Amino acid sequence: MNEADVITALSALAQETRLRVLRYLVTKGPAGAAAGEVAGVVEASPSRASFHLSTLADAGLIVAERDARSIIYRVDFERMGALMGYLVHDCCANNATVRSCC
Amino acid sequence: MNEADVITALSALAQETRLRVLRYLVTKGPAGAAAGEVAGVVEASPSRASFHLSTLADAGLIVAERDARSIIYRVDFERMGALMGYLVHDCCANNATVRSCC
DNA sequence: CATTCATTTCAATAATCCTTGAAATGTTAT
DNA sequence: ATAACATTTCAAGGATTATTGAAATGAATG
Repeated sequence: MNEADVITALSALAQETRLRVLRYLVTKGPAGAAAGEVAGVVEASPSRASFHLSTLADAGLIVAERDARSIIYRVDFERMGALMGYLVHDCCANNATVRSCC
Repeated sequence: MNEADVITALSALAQETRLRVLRYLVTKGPAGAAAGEVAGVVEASPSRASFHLSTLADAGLIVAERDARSIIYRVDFERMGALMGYLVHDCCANNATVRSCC
């Protein structure tokens, strides 16, 4: 994960609707949730939800898979971990205070 | 640290110049660095550096203190840790894969 | 106290991002 | 085939963010 990837991932997370989408998908674990379900939970129109889901997917934080008529999104926890790893190790140089928080 | 604070902090980090500023200030530890020094390192004009330093300071990730003619900025590692804590614990619900990365 | 130095503030422009609603795509069922 | 469903794509507009250079602030020095 290089600097550009990190900035893309942080930009993806730095938005209210998307942060809520991610939090909801985290609760759904590996099973994930369909776009329409996510849209309902975060109270966004289909196109708005799709826009934000695509942004998160482009950042690699979530992954899409078609299942019949629905498209299921689930969190890529490895990627999320890689982002945390960059922030703690590279960006914060393993600072003890930062590390103690996670 | 509430959701709004987290989004402000993530927005602050999600920008190339600011991420570099933060990384540089991390290397300087508690001593910090003057605005002009930071500007030189990240190759930004004084006003541009000031803009980005203010954005990081508004987000609480760095702290400013005047020292004679200079203004010294240093990382608030507690705050940085609080952000990581939110992402790992609240946002990712302590997911093991995510935790293992930091 | 006038000057220089370090930095910020301001206004204008450019660039990027978000929302909206309509149209298009792909899928299942009748 | 046709209709209904789930979702995406697209174009337009509005909102936010970044950059620039000039002017203003605050502090030290001759």
